[in-house]
Amino acid sequence: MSHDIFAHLRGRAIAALRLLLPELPEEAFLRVTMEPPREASHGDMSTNAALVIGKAAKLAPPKLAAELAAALAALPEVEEATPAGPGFVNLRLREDYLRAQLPIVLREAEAFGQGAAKPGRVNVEYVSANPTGPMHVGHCRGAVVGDGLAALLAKAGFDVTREYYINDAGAQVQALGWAAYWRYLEALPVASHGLWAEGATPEERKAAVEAAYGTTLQYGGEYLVPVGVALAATHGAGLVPPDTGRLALVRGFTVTAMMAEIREDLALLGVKHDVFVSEAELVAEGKLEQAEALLNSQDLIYRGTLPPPKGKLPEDWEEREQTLFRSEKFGDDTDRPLRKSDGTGTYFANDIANHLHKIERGFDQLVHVWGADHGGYVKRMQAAVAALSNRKVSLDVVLTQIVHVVKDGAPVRMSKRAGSYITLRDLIEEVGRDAVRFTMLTRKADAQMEFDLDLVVQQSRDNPVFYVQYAHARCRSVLRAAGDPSLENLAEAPLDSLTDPAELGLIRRLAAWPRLVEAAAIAREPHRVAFFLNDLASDFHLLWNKGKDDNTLRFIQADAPAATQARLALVAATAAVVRSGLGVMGVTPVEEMR
RNA sequence: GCGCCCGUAGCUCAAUGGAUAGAGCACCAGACUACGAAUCUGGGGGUUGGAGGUUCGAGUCCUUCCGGGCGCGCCA
Repeated sequence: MSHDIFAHLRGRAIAALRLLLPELPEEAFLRVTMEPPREASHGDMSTNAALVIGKAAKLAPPKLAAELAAALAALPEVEEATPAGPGFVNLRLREDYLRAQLPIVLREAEAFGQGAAKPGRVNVEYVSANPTGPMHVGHCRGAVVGDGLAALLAKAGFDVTREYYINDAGAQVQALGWAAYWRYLEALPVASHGLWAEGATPEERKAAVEAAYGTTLQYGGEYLVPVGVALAATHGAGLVPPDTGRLALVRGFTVTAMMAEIREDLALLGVKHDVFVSEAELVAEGKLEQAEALLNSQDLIYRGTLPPPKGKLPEDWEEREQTLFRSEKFGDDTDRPLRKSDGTGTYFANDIANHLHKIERGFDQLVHVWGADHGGYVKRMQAAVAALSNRKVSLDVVLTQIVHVVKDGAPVRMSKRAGSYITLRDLIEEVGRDAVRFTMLTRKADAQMEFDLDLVVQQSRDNPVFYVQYAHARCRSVLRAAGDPSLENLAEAPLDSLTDPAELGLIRRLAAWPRLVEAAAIAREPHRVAFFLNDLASDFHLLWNKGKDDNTLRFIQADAPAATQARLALVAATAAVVRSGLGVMGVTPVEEMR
């Protein structure tokens, strides 16, 4: 694991407090933090220790802060420790200690920031788009956030499994099957089914299928045409007329084809999953009944009726008896139906089966990335996971808000009906995978975001993708000019010459990376990585520009080889941390800008 | 009607319960015979939607009101 200077000095502070207050119980130290102060003039880091344990220790915080400061000032890492404000202790680190972080970064390179292995296993489920068509922009954000979050958790030291739940059961897939069957019929010679006359219009053909089989065709997507053609090529007219078995075959074939497309889309986006779990397979295996039995054994299931929604009643409301799960006992607002009034399972029930499947495979923490329209679904699922795992397994849900795509200052409509549906492929083609991924991570997931197609390809300060890539390219440019020294050699370089505030500031930023990984992972906020990289790039560009004003700050000094080595070490470490961060985001660092 | 999410500078957005709420854009004023100025420096801009509360300390937690988004049995 990487050295985290904040965690390290927090440990030092707690050790000092134990000496000062030997009778204090361990729990008293839990709330002690060591973090960078907002105000840079307060020093490199600051601890609230005297404030949070003053009460337990029966000591006035300012007095305790003074004692702690005296103890910390004696540490080899610390230049100065001063009590401040209501009871903070501010630390200024010794420059030697800061500079000593560079060899650590250089030896670990892209692995720098890796957290210590954490106990337990985490399952991150994301995308889980219905296999009813190609991925669109809405799915894309969830995919990128989920993939970034999974990478972030792994970086922080968690054992992560990335999972995709294929919603291949239920009414939508039924409808998909019919639509594919329609396209199949169209791919056959008319004589093989005789549903319409030769030369019938698309509308007439669609109406003929609906009339002949008493169905409503919801999916009319052009993307199903090749599926129909493939079915016709394989089976000829052998699937006419439709029956239960033939439709199941068509459905299976279509879902497989759609999943192949989705996998291609995911590959284009660079989004990876370790496991694909099929809802239909879970149902077929009887996982639903198993989950139901488990809940029933705890008396969490009953037959009953739900109260009607408050306010205006739906037109067709009538009271029906259903199989209900007592989710209210686990903090939900009401109990929830497991089975519809006709006895078939609800989506919720299938999803309970899905979660039982996860729990059985030994995961301790479940994380989901869902669209914001599933917000109302979170509590009941958490209730179900608590019930199934005897409250041992946690479920966190990260909700991603809508993405508004903007081009030339005007919103781009994404409605399927309007026909101007933006697929993920369109988007990647337009701006590139890296820009898509980076941009999708520059906002908190639960904030709506605007995706400006013009901005993300713009080469300027306003575009964080470019700005960060440019910093890396500049690093590489310097290192190339210096003959690409090895990281091993640079890690041995004497660093005493790094004394400029901009140089030390950059080192401080690099050293903060492990702490950022840890904090962002716990908060499930991968966007923090993007903000960190933007700040890091800013620190580097600043230093670069200082070298323009002051020649002695340029990285390569022809007459000072030792200073040059030190600066190259700094530049190489910067490049390594940028790569480490971009690695979490799944963005490729570039060697040069074009 | 009920539930969930959100409300921070003119705009887009940050801020594990920490000290004087920060960046970028826009606006104004500056810096290159380049290790790529596609960058950088400085400046003005705020009652964190309103009001209470908890806390040594609140943009952050609780209550309530206002405003926006999403959802609300037999869709997934």
